[in-house]
Amino acid sequence: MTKTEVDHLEDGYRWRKYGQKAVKNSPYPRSYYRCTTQKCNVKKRVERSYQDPTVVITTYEGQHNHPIPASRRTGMFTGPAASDYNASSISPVSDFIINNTPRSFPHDDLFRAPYASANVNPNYHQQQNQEFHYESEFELLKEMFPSVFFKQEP
DNA sequence: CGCATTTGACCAGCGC
DNA sequence: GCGCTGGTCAAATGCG
Repeated sequence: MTKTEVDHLEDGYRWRKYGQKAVKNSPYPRSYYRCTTQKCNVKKRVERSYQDPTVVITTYEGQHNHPIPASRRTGMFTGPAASDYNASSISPVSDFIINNTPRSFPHDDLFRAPYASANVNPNYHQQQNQEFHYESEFELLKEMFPSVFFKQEP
């Protein structure tokens, strides 16, 4: 879950939109993107929260098996930031997200905001919900910024 | 000209 | 079988 007003948020990868559908729960359409990098067919789904238009829900499917294409935006994770942090540190990621997100982006919203605020699916139990949220957030970050969590040997 | 986006059509799964 | 819903295709269009 990301609090942003822009539909196309820059996460370092290049995406090609291949579809858009209106979903029943939300008045906003849902967009379907694929990673344009050959080799990697990661898909993502971007959907806006049904009552809070400043929140978009991004769902990743698959994982990138290639580094972030550095051509599009320079200076994102260049330099020592990518490989000098160990896997337990989330500071470069959170710093990046906070510094690159328009408007206010409270830390709590990203890492502790319960999915219950978007309770489209009441079937989730609360405890399961929180665990799922935390792990999926971590997985999401790992997929978004693999160079932060994995040292990539040449 | 090359690439990305748009957008309706098409398809598969599911419930009735 | 039919209609609804979510996901994908692909031709047309747009844009740098």
